[in-house]
Amino acid sequence: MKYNFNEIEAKWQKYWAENQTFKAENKSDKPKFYVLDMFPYPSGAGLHVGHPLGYIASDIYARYKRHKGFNVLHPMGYDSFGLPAEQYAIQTGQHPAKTTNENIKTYRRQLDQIGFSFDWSREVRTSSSDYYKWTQWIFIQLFESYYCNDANQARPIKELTEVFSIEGNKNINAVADDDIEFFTAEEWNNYSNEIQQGILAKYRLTFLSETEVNWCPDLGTVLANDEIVNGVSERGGHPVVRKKMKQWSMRITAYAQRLLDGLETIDWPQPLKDSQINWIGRSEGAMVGFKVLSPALSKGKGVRDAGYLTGNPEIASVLLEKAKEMRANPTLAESTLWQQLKSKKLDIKFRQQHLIEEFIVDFVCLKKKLIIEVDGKIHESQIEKDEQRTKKLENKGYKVVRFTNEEVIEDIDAVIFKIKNELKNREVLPLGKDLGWEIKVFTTRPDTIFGVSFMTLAPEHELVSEITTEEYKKDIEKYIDVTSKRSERDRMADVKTISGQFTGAYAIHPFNGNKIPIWIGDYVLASYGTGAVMAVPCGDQRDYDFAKHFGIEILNIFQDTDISEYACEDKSAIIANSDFITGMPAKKAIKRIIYELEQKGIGEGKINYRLRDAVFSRQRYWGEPFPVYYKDGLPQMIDVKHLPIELPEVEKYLPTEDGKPPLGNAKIWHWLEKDGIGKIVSKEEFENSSSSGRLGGALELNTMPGWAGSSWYFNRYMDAQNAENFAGDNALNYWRDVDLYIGGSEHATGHLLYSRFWQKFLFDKGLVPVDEYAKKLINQGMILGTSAFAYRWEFENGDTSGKPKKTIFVSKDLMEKIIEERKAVENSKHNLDNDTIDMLATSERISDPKNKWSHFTPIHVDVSFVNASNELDVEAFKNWRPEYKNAQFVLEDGKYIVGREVEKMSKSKYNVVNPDDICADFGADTLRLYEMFLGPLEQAKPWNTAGITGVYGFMKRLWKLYHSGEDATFYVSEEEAIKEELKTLHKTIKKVDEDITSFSFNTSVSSFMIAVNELTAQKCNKRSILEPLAVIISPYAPHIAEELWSKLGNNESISTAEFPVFNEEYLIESTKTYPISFNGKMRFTMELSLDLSKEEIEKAVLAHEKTQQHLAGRTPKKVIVVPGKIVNIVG
RNA sequence: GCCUUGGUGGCGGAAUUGGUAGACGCGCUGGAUUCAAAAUCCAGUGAUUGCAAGAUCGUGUGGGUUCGAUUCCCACUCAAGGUACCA
Repeated sequence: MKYNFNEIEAKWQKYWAENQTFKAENKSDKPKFYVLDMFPYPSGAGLHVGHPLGYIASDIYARYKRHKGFNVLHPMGYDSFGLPAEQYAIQTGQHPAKTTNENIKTYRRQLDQIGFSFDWSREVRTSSSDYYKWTQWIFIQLFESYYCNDANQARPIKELTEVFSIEGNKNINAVADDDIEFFTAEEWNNYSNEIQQGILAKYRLTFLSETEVNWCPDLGTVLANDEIVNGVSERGGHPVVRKKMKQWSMRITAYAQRLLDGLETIDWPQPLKDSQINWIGRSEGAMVGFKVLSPALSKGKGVRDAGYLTGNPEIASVLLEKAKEMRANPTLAESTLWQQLKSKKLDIKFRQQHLIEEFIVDFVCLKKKLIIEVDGKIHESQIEKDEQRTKKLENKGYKVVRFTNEEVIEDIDAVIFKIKNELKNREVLPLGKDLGWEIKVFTTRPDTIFGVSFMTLAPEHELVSEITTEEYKKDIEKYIDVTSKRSERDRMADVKTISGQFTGAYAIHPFNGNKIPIWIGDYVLASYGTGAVMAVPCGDQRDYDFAKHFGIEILNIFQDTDISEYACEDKSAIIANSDFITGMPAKKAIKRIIYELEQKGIGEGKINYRLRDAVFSRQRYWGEPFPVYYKDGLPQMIDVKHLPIELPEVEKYLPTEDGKPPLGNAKIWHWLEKDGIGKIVSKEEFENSSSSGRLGGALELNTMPGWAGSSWYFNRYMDAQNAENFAGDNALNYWRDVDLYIGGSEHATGHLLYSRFWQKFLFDKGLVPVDEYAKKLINQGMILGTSAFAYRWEFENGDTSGKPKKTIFVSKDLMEKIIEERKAVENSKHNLDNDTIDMLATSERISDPKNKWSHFTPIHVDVSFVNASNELDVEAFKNWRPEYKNAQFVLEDGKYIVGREVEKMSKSKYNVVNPDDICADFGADTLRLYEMFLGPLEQAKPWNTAGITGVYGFMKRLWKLYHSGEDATFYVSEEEAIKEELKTLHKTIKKVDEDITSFSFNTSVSSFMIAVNELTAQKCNKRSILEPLAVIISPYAPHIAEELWSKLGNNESISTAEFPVFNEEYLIESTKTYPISFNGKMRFTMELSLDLSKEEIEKAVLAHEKTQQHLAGRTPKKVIVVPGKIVNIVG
């Protein structure tokens, strides 16, 4: 009987479907195992051979786990919202739902045909309202939550409003927008709803905000950072510009640290983890404020205004002397009070006789900006002076509290009580808010602060226009104009050019009071950190280059370090010339500087992340609608009981003429709710309804991005039919998480980051049992196409005949030969006569020597016209395109040979291989086996259909093993197996077991081949061998395995069979063929008993005649014997 | 630039803790079968050299450790992927 794969495969696919063989139960005595594939976007093109690679691997694993006694969940679904369906709808007017459904049908047919063991009863589609109902629900949960830093988790927003109404927000430690201002309970309670909502939006985990977004005019939508490649859209390569828009955002930044920490707990590929780490971009350092000298004064006229916190640098030295003196000779009252204040006795640092501007104050707490003055007997004249002084200090944001000597001496407790109270009630506004300008910078090297010799702001920095002096205004404007015209792309491509412009303004160094020129430069990015840097030329190469270019001073603050050529970015260098940190290594200096900054209240240790909040709005039709309507311009969540909010019908899928998203075309898109009954109505109906007790308004016009639905689908599979919950508790607690997740690495910073974020959020809310949803992840490599090329001869200038040009294709080797000959002619040009040189001079080839194809243009040829020996089916090619109809072909040996190149599989490269064809020609089992046989799962590899015959031949030999009866009918013998046969079987069991556990499926395919080759040679037809063989092969080639299994007399599916157990006994050998090597080189082998001792082996080997031959009379210096491995003779 | 992964025959790729480099398959060569082809089966196939037995070289390059290195260490180089004036 012939191996009729078509019949067998159809039969078993039908059987599995009818018997629901792979349906998983949410309850079992067996241990659970969840194998997940990244669900596909059902594109119109269908599957090509690259798509199923990961599915085959996961299917093998899932089937293997079933054999091993696990309750396996192996689901599949569709990520069915997305751009292509919408683009297609725009072009054809077809509803995206329709084309999506058709595409899904194709996908399903193709998937079924490969024989996957999916539990289709759990299928999910992100575009189905049963599913996106819960996507909307999760969105609402995010809206109703904020991130509490103290609890380090998401908490209900209700908690916030409760606290606000009792004590304002001063004690709230939550992740929020940067521009949060403090307010009291009273203020909060008096705010209008609008203001309250505005404030809450700064805390919510999803919030509406005016953000600068990547706007793609050609696609009419906003794109996420990871949807942009090299400054153009990933899809279609359209230009992208920055634009401000009101958008929903997700506060993923709240989870930055946990997303980072979580990576350590999961078994994911290192490169993938690295790109997430990179993307999150944590850097530790400090935030430092630099005060700006006011422009009017920084030109050198007059005195400095708002300056540095402590002393005015110009008179500081004089004052410091005086302060010292005063510290040494305190009055009784002063020393009494100091005893109570010093050493953080009140839990906060006070300084005595401290310089503030031109004053010396008695005591000051810099953090709270509280000054304590102790006065002697007050004279009239003093009062006026003191008042002036107080006023001035208060202008700087200080509060001055005065005590008399008597008060201090007589009742120190009362004084301390009063001070404590002052401290408690004092709220210090962030520095610089009302004190003139301050430039905040983030630096990872605060230890190099004494090396700062200039500052650079991004041209877009908000302070640029404020601080620029008259003198430099024109230059600055010109510079900004020039840089804004350069696209992001230009700026990125051109990193070598140094450009910048001085603003005319200066900042003051927070420690030494030096004047620091402020520049702007486009090497500083507005979007990272604070958009400003403190430039340390000696410690940062970019700053160094900038300083050199503009002749700015370069200070050296490293001990014994030469910085005449390059900056020193080495953290091990010892700090020098840096006041109190001189002599310290970087690590220590950083700590000290941060401490000082915090003491002075001018900076703090800070962890900065590159990760930005994720924009969540898309101006598309084919996506999840938001469960949101607007009332008085404020977004309102629709009560969850009304979900889903289904996509409305529109006439056109394009944006509206006034630039609104496609949903702006919907006629019926207003929310109307009354007495708890809600519906979507037209604008007219809404406006005509009575407004009493009415809720509602215009619905949100944006839709959710592609990653919304894919961020939680793995949880839905656990309980896909649940109508009450996104998944039931029992199911969630039973399946918990994915044990094995297989998918492409291209999702590293998109789906795989967002889904982790949502999972952590759901975990915080107690909705899922684990905060990392996939324990192990494997990236399957891409299968590349092998493109084929025909080489078209290009006519040269000399062709003046005027006749229509002929199309001539030259076979590959001939073409190469021609090129080589021409090269040879050229290279020996000096030996040629004038006529030949003239002829060559007119040829194109010479004018373009770089391009070796300049005579020939490679044309992509459909790979289906080419056979395994790279021979082109000329007739098929001629009929392919009208322009090739009359083409001529220059052949070699009567054949046209094409060139080959490995490229990404793509329609436009005509190198796509369809799995349907493979299944029809060789069968699904062969396809599965071959895809695994190609190479390691995680590696990218080219597809070459030619090799499939080897696997197909193997399948036929496997079939034959079971069909050793007359006329090749099915026959197995019940005889007992002999040792050799058992050995073959058991070493295969062992190998396959190990291979599956380590995901090296390619090597198990070879061990199957070896096993079948050996058993064929042994003429083995024994049941005791062939039955277990069918089981171990069944995860890979399930159809043939089922067929053989049933022929062996089993009534149940082979998937219920137990995986055979490896028995060491059958592999035990009594002898070993020892390689005998001389000086490490193997010369011959010798069969010896494994029972022999080292000495006996050595003796036997030395006695061998070949040994004597090789030694040629010499005595070996040393003989290394590793029993069971090798013998090496040295000498 | 940085991070990651990798470099083995004509090709895809094997090779436990360092222990016979090139498993398995493709391709190629020769043979059997056939009127012929397909299919199938058998033999050979890293390079150089030799009639042969054999010898020499050989895992990107150069060095090192070792009785012995594709495997470990150092330096370099090339390729692929990620990322980027990230302060």
